[in-house]
Amino acid sequence: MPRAGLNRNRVAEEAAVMSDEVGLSRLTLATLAERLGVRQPSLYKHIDSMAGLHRDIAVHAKRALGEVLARASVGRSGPDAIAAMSHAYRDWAVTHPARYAASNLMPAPGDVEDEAVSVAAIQVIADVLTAYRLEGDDAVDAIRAFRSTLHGFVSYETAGAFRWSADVDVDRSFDRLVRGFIAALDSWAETSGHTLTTHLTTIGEDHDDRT
Amino acid sequence: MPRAGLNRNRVAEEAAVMSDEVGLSRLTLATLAERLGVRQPSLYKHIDSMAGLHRDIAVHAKRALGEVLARASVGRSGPDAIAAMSHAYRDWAVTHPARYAASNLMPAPGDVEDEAVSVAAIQVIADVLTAYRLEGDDAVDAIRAFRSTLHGFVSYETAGAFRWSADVDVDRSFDRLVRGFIAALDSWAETSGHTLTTHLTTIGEDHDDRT
DNA sequence: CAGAGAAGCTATTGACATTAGCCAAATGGG
DNA sequence: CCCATTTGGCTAATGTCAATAGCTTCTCTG
Repeated sequence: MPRAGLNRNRVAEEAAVMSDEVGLSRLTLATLAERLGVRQPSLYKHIDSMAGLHRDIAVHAKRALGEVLARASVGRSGPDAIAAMSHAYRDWAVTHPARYAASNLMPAPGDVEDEAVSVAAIQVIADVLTAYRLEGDDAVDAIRAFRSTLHGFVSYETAGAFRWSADVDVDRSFDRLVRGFIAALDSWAETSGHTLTTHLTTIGEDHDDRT
Repeated sequence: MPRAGLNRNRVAEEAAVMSDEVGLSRLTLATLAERLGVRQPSLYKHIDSMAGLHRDIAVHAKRALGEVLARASVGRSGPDAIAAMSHAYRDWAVTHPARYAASNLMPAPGDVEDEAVSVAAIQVIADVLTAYRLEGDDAVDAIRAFRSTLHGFVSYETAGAFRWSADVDVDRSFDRLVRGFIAALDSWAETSGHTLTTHLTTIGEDHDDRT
């Protein structure tokens, strides 16, 4: 009968911690409740559903990642900012693998809060890339390329996919990847014939797997 | 009691098809059995477990993807081969999203068959990149970079993450990404101070999430 | 044509998420 | 301070899965 003093944030926070320990897919309400000193159905006073809990983790994660990226790039610009942001991104993802995975979940269609933090995080990246004077479609291409590059590397790394040839330093590989991306950006900013000035707009439907 | 004529391959194949339709995480033994005209527990005559079924899907997928990549790069070399391979990779992944997700699952530690097909697929990439005379650690860096680049883009695309600014052509973005990677490779092959000649070797432990 | 092994089936179990319905603890207005 | 309301927690029960046990029926081989 004494109260545990839970609330939606506390639950999401502990869920995030637990997820980072055991993996997002092994986050279970039974053990989460146990960790919070409460019976399993009691969690429903603070969450809607498992999916809702995942969403809460995702929203927190997106916010945190966005802040990390912003902090890393403040005061820098151009290649310097890109490099700093890249390393901050990777560091955060590696130390919070499940939160990172959650941060890549697409917002549900009418979820304005989730949409907002998603856009905000991407906007940090967009702002940094603007240093290359890319506009319109070119900027979108660059943002997609940058996000893809980082996400691919980090998700392989957190999945342990680089244990092939484990003796080769992963830090060095990442460093070269980032340098390579910057080089690519340079070499392509010249040749680019851009047009429109489209930008981050609306959001689509649901997602699925998250591989 | 007429027999359904199932076997391990047939089950894995139908599982792969169903996964591509509904998503790997929504692959369920109940509906899989139904699709195969059999009761759910009967599947266990052909599979070990859900995890085993995922492994079977993964092995098939890795083999298929490896063949697709090999076919795309045969007769080509250098940037041409990389571009062809990249587009084949993306096309296959987009048409088989769940198989693609499965293809990124790490092999379990003693699973020699899975390890073999995994290495084989990566080896196709390694062979193509060899055209740049990258050796040892440099080659490993390049392979990691290439796989990361493709995987990041494709997994975002299949997750629907590019619906931000949906009006910008995704094909074009991919094309530029690939060109950018090639440019990066060029610009870095020059500056590279390499050393060892390490290569694809052994495999590590288990995996987890597959974001 | 017997009989062994493979391939199905029904019945059960156990782990989860989720819902219903009850009761106690905070809380806040008189 | 006191009671009414809201809030948070609990037990019990349900439904969906994966997984196991144990029985029956094909099927194929000697």
